[in-house]
Amino acid sequence: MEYTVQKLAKMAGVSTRTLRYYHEVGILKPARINTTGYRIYGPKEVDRLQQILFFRELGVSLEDIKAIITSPNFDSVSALKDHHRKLLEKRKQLDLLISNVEKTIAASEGRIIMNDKEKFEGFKKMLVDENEQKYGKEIREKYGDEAVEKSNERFRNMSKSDYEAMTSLGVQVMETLAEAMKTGDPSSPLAQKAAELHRQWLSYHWPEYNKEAHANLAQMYVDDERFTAYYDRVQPGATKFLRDAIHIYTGFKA
Amino acid sequence: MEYTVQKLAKMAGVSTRTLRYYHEVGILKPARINTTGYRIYGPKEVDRLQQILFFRELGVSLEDIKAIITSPNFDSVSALKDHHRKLLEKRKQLDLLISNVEKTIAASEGRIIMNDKEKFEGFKKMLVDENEQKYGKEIREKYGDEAVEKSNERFRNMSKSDYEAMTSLGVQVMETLAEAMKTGDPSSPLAQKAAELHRQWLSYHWPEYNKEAHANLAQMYVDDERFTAYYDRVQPGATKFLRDAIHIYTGFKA
DNA sequence: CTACACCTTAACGTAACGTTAATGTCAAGA
DNA sequence: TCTTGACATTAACGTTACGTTAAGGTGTAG
Repeated sequence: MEYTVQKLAKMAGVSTRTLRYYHEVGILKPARINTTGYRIYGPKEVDRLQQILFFRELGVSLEDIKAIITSPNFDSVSALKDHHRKLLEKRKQLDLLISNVEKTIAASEGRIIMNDKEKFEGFKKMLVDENEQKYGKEIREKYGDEAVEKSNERFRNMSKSDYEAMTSLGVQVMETLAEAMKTGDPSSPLAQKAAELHRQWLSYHWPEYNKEAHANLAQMYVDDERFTAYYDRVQPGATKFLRDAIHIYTGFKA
Repeated sequence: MEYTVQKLAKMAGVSTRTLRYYHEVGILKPARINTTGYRIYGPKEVDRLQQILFFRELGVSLEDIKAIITSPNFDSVSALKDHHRKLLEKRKQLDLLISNVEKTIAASEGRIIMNDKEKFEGFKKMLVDENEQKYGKEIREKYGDEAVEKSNERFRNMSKSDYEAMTSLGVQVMETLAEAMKTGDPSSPLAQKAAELHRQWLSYHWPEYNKEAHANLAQMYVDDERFTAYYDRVQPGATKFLRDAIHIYTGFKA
């Protein structure tokens, strides 16, 4: 089979510009050029294009792809491993970025006050103390001393990355909740996602997850104005919306 | 205080070109320009530059930064949340990419044969069966029926993302091992990292981690030619190197 | 007076195409 | 045969956030 640019482009799901560009940089030359100057591609070129697109999917640069497929004995596995290392590096960077953005959002919302990296450890400890001071008594009454102790112990023993994962979840709960409220329906997929995220977040504080307790906690958020003030920052009524979503999610009502 | 381009650049850790560019696109104009055409920056510009760099650190584009800091009542928190969503999307893409690269590497090394996504579930089950068939007896003898059952059960119950995380670790063990062998020293940081990665990988197969068992397993790798063949694919002697690294890592000798 | 470090603008280069613009070609219907 | 419309071509600018020369003016210390 022979193909013109557009035929091949359509088949491969790329633009004709891409094919011309690949010709221009010499990574994929047409089998021949007809009398009127049209590019004509054959089966070999189809295969080659597929190879190119495969590596492109993996995020390899055209230059590297060229090296891979032109050199006959190029070690594609070690090239991929190199690429793999780069990707892991990139993800590390991205994770760092995400956690910084999250901290900034949290700080802007007044949930935390933070700047100095060295204060991180002290900050964690401070949060425990503050949490204990503010809500310790009520939580103690409702869930018993042991639960409070375990929660605090878990918090103190959390690694930095655990802590960041938790912060991340906290931000995501708020964001998803904000989105979900636009639907107005606590049973909507988005609202259920918010409930699910809240469950995940909770798992950092509770030794064991329990649907009924989750439902009760959601009700407590509504009853206690400090919690209400916190979640309603998303939008007035957000706390009740979250409670309803969690009640649907858990199948329990407090 | 007043600063020329280079002074400010050095202070902020950017290039002079960057400052000129920021002037050019109007995101940061100097306080004034002296008689000879030099850019002179004042304290207000210093602050503004810090703001710019802050957002830049977060990966926000200059265009968006301009919008953020020029509009007086721009909602920077919701801008950040938007950006956060984009970053999460990006990370998802990146994760997908990484797992695809890993699968490709695994396939190239002949460890798995795979192409069709729909065969994924069946493939997982197949691996359990194969594992059981090949090594079940030996493992049973050394670690008892219960351990084997638990391992298989865990494996079957693994979510797709768990499975991918495990595959990822497997690839990383091999890669780190290859790097570590260049040092020739099983106590080197890189070799110890390989041992640590191996421990993490193991945690997907063992119900509980145990240093002594880890050390024993490493010895078994050396004794059993099938395992040796697997790890020696990195380089001849890699299995022994890994064992030594693990023995140092665990503080046990088998 | 001479170095030498500093400043300026101008303009090309980067990666991988997208997007016009201006123009030539092919197949089919009137 | 003529026209129409879909297709082809090359050329060249636009994208992002600067890096990198190039060619030349300025400030100051010795």
